[in-house]
Amino acid sequence: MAVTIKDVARAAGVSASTVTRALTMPALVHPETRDRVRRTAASLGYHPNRAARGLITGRTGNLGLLVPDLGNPFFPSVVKGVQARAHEADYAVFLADTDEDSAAEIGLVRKLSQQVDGLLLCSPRMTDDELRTLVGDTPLVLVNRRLARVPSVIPEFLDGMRQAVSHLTALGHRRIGYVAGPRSSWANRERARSARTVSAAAGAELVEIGSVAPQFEGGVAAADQVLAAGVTAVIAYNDLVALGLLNRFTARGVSVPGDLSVLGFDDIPLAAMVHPALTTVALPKEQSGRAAVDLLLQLLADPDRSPAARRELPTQLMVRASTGPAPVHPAPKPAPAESAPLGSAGPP
Amino acid sequence: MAVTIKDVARAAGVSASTVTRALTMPALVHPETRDRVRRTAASLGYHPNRAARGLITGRTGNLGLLVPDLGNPFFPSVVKGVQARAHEADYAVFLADTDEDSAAEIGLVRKLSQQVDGLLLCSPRMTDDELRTLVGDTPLVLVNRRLARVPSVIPEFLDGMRQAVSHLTALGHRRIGYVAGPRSSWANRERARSARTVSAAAGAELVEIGSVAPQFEGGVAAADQVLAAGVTAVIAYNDLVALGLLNRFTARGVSVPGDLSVLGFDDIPLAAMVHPALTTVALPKEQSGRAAVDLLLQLLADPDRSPAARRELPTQLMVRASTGPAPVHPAPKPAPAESAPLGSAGPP
DNA sequence: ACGGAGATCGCCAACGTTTTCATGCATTCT
DNA sequence: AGAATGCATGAAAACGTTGGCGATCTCCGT
Repeated sequence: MAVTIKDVARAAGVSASTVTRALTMPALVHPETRDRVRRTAASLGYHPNRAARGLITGRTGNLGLLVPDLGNPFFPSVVKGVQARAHEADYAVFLADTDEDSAAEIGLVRKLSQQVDGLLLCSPRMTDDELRTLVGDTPLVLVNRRLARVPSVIPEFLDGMRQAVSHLTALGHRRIGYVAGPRSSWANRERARSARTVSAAAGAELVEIGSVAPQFEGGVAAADQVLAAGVTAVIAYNDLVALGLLNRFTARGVSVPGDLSVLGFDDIPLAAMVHPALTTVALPKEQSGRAAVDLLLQLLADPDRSPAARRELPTQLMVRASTGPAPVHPAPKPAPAESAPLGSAGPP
Repeated sequence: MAVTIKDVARAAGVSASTVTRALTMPALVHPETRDRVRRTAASLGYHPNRAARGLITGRTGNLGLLVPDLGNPFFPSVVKGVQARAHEADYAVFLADTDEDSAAEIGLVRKLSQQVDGLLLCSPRMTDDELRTLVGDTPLVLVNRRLARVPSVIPEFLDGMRQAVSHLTALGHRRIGYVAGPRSSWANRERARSARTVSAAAGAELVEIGSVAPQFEGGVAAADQVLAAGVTAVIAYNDLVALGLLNRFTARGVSVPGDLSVLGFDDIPLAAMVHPALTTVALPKEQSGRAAVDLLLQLLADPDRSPAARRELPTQLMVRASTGPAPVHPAPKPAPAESAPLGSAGPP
């Protein structure tokens, strides 16, 4: 059916070995025959069968990428970065969405690991121990997660949080809320820790609120607790949660940023699309994807070097419309909750 | 390194062929040995090498999925559907983002087609002719695009548009705008055509406005034309465009839905998260992904049957807060454009 | 008791490629 | 001039799996 290396060999009047060499080790064949072989290969539309090649070389030319939830706009951005860099390097990428399920995650890793040269685990939900059982099995790079002796790409959370808190304290806020994400999330623990460290240093009081799903609904659910906490500003685990807060605040008639400032994390595209536009700490999403692929490729090229290369990428506070000066009456008295026009929440 | 079929064969005291049969054609081996083989295979952690299998069977067990832009929240939803169904059927999926570039699209199809059993093209940007050159090369299913004699999965655009227009005319709107998407997009042509057909039937006047990028910025750019067109309601090519409209209307002090009703297409998750929540025609996103995989799999199982199976999936109008009764003064006189707090537009 | 059918299983070729290893030949050194 | 080197190429083995073919054995009908 498809054109094989033998077809090319016959057409060019050489052996199969020469065809291979002409295409993958050009220095080893006579320039004249090399060109001839390449021309006939091109004219016949020959592409080496990757399965056959993989069988002998042990390399598939594929990368695997696992993300917890493509529905969270953060991840498609990372995926785009991974895609772009991988295709540049002539790798194809398997994508798997684990639906926030750490058990499924492990299963998928196992299934994918035999078909790829290396894996990228983006914000994996599994525990450190589970993660450790996977390491050594397959070359592997973590994105948005740190684990000793495992290569990873992470944003500078601490600095991002510092920018956020500095921005708020400069605006006069002294009592700041942090709406926590999933307890099992490494990123959440990291952000919470940074928030404590940074706000202590800045002389601001930090109120930690709940632990919610990293989604719009989580923010909606936490909003009333935020209001009850008597803070003048709130930092959300991520942008989706911040949008949930914003939505509920609007419904309850709380003015943002008049009564309360709201700050997110991630800078997903729609952060700039809502009203008021969301002030947020931009994480290097596509860049993380690219950097992770780079790390993985150099790990594949040279397996025993740099047992745990780690890259930290800079973050950037995007000041938009959801943050403003602290109100003069520090503890706003919101109207009692009404069953407000929330809009039917979420897709069917 | 890895455990091969020979290891299992030796450990179980049988030949390699028997191992294969025990695992893939259970009926052909004695129940006792079958169980023994399966147990030893499991205990050794044996998984057949898919490359080797693919070499001989000609099947890879992989599917390819091409999308134009993962940044548009519509596509991650489709991807999720594809993922889920493919994994159920024990297929892995290659994902490629073509960045709205039809040339890259063709190249990627060519590159992927040799590594997959079949391809899913989601809203392909290429022309009909380009598309035709690809068909026959590889089993292929179109999502969100119709082409004669090519299997496809599409939403019932006409009915969706009918629901949208009926909703608006019931609210008293008689002059309705349609903000068009990319001219090269089949989905756009289809929606525009449906809009004309349906509004004519409903006795409403349709004003077609521009042709914009299918993104937030496109909506922002079209908003002022919409206001100038003197319509009381506007249907956008998709939700992102609708959100762009909404944002610019808010900035110009136009009340939605007081002065103007806005209606989108797709029902991306954030349509319900903004304020006012967006009324929109929900397309079966995940379901399209699943249906496309189903179609592709049955095409692979039985190549010569049903040369052009086609599935049309129902749509559903989601009435939220961005549509309301037509204003009594049909042509609102908006305040002149001010340099309003739009929020920095889009990601860096 | 014999032939044949059916069940069960092993042998071996094949898939398309890469990679040693060996070969032929021209060139250069002593 | 003979040997040693280098280059360019071909032959063949190997990668892990599957599937056709045939061998063996059991069982049944006649």
